[in-house]
Formats: sequence, structure tokens, C-alpha cells
Amino acid sequence: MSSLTKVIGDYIVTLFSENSSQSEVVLRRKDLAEKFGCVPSQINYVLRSRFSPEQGFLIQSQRGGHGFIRIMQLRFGDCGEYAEHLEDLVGDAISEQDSRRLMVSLQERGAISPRERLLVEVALRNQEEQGRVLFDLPPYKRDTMRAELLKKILVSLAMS
Amino acid sequence: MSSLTKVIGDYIVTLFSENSSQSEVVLRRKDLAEKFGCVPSQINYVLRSRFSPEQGFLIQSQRGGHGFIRIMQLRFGDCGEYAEHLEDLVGDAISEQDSRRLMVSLQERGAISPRERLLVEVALRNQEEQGRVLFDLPPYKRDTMRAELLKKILVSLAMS
DNA sequence: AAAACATGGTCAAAATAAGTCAATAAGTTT
DNA sequence: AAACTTATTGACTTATTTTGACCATGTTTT
Repeated sequence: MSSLTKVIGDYIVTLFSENSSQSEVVLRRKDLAEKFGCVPSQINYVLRSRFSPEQGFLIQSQRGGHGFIRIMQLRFGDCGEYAEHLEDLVGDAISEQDSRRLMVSLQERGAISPRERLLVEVALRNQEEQGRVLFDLPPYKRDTMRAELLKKILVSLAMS
Repeated sequence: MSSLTKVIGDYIVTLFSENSSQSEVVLRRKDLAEKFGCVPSQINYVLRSRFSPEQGFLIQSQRGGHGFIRIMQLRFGDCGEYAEHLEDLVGDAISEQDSRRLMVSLQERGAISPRERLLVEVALRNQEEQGRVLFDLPPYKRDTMRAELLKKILVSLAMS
């Protein structure tokens, strides 16, 4: 049985493939909702659950007159497999040292740019510091949280 | 369909690229309003919403006979200055929406790449979610933490 | 200098459209 | 069947655009 959410999600995906050269799609929340006979907020749910940054999409929107929702797909490579591999590499928990080693190796292989690596390191360090200072988290918890953040970031980049 | 505000904003942008050596454009509110068939105050709205300091513009104007509106494109000299400007823009607390707007604007101005923006969005979302779900932080606290992370990231990028 | 004229600015109302949140409902897993 | 996850809904909130009435400030004419 296919849920409305899936139907709408699939529909949006076809919009991407129709204009195959396009890597973005612009739509009206109200119109989409009408087309599928649902409440407008259902569209938000579809977007939240199927078109998140973690899944390689970026969304811009505007309220008010002439409002719109723009969904952008960032695609550089086809790397579902690569993404899985990354998830394995990171695992459920990862130390600060290992994460740094991984990033260095990714950068050396050209998977991420130096700026991107810097950016990830800042994000990881920030989380580490807040976990330690603000919430007094134990080391293991910080390692699992580091792994989670790292995976989200790397996977989204791999799929973009 | 495109809003009048966008049309007028785009038109002003073309004025900048026409005289590409110029980093400023001078116009007459009344004439512009007439050209686009709208009330003059619509022009003020366009300027306020599309050519703000946040978006890298400064505006001077003069009333009375021979009045004018001058739009100047800001340019940041060295990185330090740019970084300070960013810190001011983000402030001590920033909403999810405002942070997204800032990043869209930075991306449009070429300050960050789409991948970098994706990366930041994933990091921000991750922190937001953990703050909400794991630590049950109140909205304001999440806004301050978002501002901190965003500033760290943007400043490090600006100085890289 | 005063009056008249020419501009631009502010503010708020109305219209339009998207976002949030929490209560249910419907599926899935254990 | 209990617990958990995912989907659906709608009441309420927030944001953007458009418009117009009224205000402020220069320049030109008298």
C-alpha cells in the first residue's frame, strides 16, 4: 500500500527527471495540496521526510504573495554505494583522532575540498565542546554523537 | 509567475551588470514606479527587501527636486573585515529561517558553494534536532547555539 | 524669505501564502 | 496486543507583497 506521502514524493521526483537538465523544481504548496487533495501542511511533511539536506536536497521557500517552494538537488556523482561505505567507515562511534584521520584521507582523495574539511572540523569541534562543557556528556556519548554528525555530513555530501 | 518585487529587483541587478565597472546605480523612484506601473512606495519595499546591507548593498537618497536613489554594492576588503561583518549579521541568536536566508544570500554572492551550504545546513539541523530531542532545550537557547555554530563556521571560512 | 513644486520616506492595512505544532490515525515491529 | 514509527489533519502563527494615505525634505519661483 502506498501512502499519499510516497505518491507526492514520487511525483516531485518525476518533476526532476522531466526537466532532466534541471536540478531544481519550483512549486506552490497550495496547488500541490489541491492536486493531491490533502491539507497543505502535508506537503511540509513530505519535504521534511523525503527531501532533507541529509538526502541531498536543499529547500528554499517564500511565504506571502507569490510564495513558492524551491527544491534543489545537488548532484555531482552517483554514489549510493560510496555513501554506504562511508557509513561503515565511521561506524557507531568515532574518536576525534579517527575522525580527523578520515577527513584527511578524504581530502587527499579529492572527495572533499580543504574548505569543506575545515568546515566539518569546526562543526565537530563545536559539538564536542558543547557536549563536554554544557551537558557534561561522557566520552562514549560524545563519540557516538560525533559519528552521527559525521555520517550525516559525509553522506549528504556524497549524495550531492 | 514572478512577483513585481522580483521583477524590479532583477531589473536593478541588470543595471549593475550593464555598467560592469560601476559598483553603483542611481535612479529615480518615480520613474521606476512608472516604468513598472506601481506605486512609488513599492520601490522602497524592493530596496528594503532586496538591497539591504545584509545582502551587500548600501543606499543613499535625496528628496526634493532632482532627487535620486543611489544603490551601492558593498565590497569587503580583507578577510578580517568581512568576518566581523558576518559576526554582526549573525548576532547572539539567530532563527532557523534567518540562518537559511543568510546562507542563501552568501551562496548567491559566491561566498560559499552549494556543497558548503548543504554541509552547514546539515550541521545546523543536527544541532537543532539534538538540542530539541536529546536535551529538550528551549527555543531561545537553540537560537543562541545556532548563532554560535554559524559564526564559528562562517568566520573560519571567511578567514580560510 | 515665503510659497509652490518636486521628490523621496514611513507606516499600516489588506491580501496572499507558507510554516509549526500537536492531536490523531494508520502501519510495523516486537 | 503493546510499543514504536510514520502519516494525516487542522487550528493557529508567521512572512511577503501590494497599495495608499500622510509625512519630510529638497529645489525653484515669486
